[in-house]
Amino acid sequence: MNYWLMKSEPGAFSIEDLKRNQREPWDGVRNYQARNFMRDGMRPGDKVFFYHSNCAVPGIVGIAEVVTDAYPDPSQFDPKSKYFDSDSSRDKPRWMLVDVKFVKKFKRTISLDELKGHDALAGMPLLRKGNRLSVMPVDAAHWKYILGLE
DNA sequence: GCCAACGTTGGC
DNA sequence: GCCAACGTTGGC
Repeated sequence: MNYWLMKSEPGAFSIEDLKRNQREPWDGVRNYQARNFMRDGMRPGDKVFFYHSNCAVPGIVGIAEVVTDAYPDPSQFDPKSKYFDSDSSRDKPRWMLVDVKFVKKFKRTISLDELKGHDALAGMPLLRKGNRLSVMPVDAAHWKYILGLE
């Protein structure tokens, strides 16, 4: 089993939204590296840190679980969607997604600022300067360590 | 709102 | 294939 971190802007889709819906297709990823992680790396049962970005206190707010293998993101075929991609086709879909389900919301946000303060977490892709990936792997050791911070 | 960092596009 | 221009992400 692998561990991951996925970013979402809480104004668009928050951990509360996932808690309410229980399950959600993680649509709208339009970055090849992030897509490859979902397509090639993720398997049902993998665990995911849910990260809030672009907000007052960016950080990890809870846990989700991957519940499907990757499949084509339907929004790329929908001309009305802001994620529509006219260069993609149903024969050769360009963008993939997985469904995730709610596992838990942390009692508090483990903020980006706090994560930066732990030497044990140095080297996390999340903490690399200028990192903009919205889907990235998390080491098992880092996963465990962060769980201990809650 | 600013801006650094990064990815993508397109002219050549 | 290079690289400048442009658009986006996301912390601050």
